[in-house]
Amino acid sequence: MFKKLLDRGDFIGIEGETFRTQVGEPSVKVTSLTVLSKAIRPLPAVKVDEDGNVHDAFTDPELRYRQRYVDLVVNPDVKKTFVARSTIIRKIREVFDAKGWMEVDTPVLQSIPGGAAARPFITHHNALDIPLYLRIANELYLKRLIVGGFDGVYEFSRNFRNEGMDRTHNPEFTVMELYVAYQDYHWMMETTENLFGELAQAVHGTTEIPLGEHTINFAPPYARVTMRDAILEHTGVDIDGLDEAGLRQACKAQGIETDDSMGRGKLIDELFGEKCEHHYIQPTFIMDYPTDMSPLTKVHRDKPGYTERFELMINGTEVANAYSELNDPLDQRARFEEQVKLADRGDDEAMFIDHDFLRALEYGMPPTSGIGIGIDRLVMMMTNQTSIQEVLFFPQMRPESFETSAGNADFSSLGVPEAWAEHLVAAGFTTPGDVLGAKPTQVHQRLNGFRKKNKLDVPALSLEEVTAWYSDAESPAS
RNA sequence: GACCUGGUAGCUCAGCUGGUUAGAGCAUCUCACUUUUAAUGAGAGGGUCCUGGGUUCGAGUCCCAGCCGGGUCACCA
Repeated sequence: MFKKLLDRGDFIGIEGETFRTQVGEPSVKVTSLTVLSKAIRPLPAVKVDEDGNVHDAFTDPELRYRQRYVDLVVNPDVKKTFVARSTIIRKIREVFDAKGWMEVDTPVLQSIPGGAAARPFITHHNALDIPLYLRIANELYLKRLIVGGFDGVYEFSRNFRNEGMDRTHNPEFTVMELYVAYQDYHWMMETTENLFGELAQAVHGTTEIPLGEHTINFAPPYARVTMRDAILEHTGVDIDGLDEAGLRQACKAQGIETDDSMGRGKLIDELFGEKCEHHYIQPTFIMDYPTDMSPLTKVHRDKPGYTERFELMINGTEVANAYSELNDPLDQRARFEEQVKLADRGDDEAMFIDHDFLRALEYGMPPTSGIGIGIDRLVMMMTNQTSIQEVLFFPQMRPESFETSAGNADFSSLGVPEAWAEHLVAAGFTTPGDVLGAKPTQVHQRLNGFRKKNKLDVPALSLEEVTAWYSDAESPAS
């Protein structure tokens, strides 16, 4: 009897005594039942049998991402992924707060999009009448706070980059940046591997985590490989002692396309990106990047031409990027000027000069190590996902187009009785066109079914009545 | 941006070399049954075959263009 009035997706409230049925199923002897809310759209009917096989799964990626609410209701594993994401973020805060580092907020709207090399989203501030950029990174602001005397600051930063989208890139994404004074990148490597070990434990209770066909071992310590050794191992090219022309030659020999705007650093980066990166499945620190690829990084203490920088590679993807921060204002100014030269040469990713940031450094910044961790990618690694869309609730999609819905009055043009007009939208007919687009029998059945379920106090419709709407529609339309 | 691939019922999918009225399972509705662990039986309803052109006696199927996904690449240190 209730079954006739209730649908999948309805919310109900019940009162009654709990008991067990003869077969032992916990049950409630219901004495009163209230419909709390009514579903007027059917949920996909996903079923799981006793062997764990899923039948009629809701799997179309487009529908899943556009209607994540349905995905979450119907696919329990999806929910688990997002719970894991939350666990990871909470655990990072826990670990950092325990060390006395402070969570901070810095501007999302910036007049100079600094701290990384990427194409920004541009917007405009009316009152100041200036262009503003959505941040591509928050690095330079956190360093200003180190100048200001905080010894450890971190921020979960939503960054925006106006570039391509693919399995590992979404236009907005989250990076956790941490800066700690009086430390260097060796210390940061230890801090990172220890953190990741703890995160794996927090999510899975173990440090061995499946990822596609591999098992990733997050237990510290991680391998440390210099960029020179990585390239030497996978291409046989020794970048030490090769000048720009030599590197260009080496790239060509490896089948890598180059152009004249590429400087030495860019060429080395191409060699690594094309030939080496994908080999690093287990967590590996790639260390010591060439100076001209790393304009914000301190020069290496005993390797000229290199910087104290590392990236953490997992499953062939960059997950974190860290430095001994460049705190020499004169060197920093010179590096920015190099970037300007690259820009003049045609490199559209070269950094802008941030004069205020230079001024801050001139007041004195202690030696500091900083790291940026790609939270979305980290969550992918820890939840066995290969697409960033699976770890973002609402990944960016091209917008859907909806037909604009009509007011109730519009239905009267069809000759729909006034008492019925208000119910048509609720029954799923948003425009007169929706009604006319359906067959009279279909409309008749759906509306009367809707009336019965919701116990509407309006007269039932006859098929003749509904059919008449169609002929009425023809005369005013012509 | 380039190439590959897909879009058929609420969901998951068939649909051959172009051929009558486009099918199945689940979901929905009706009736029967009173049997819990996806799936009791019988019956019914439900389709802009993504959109628009074209070829053809005839298009879900072939061609062109477009829209929206997915994949690969480019781009993204």
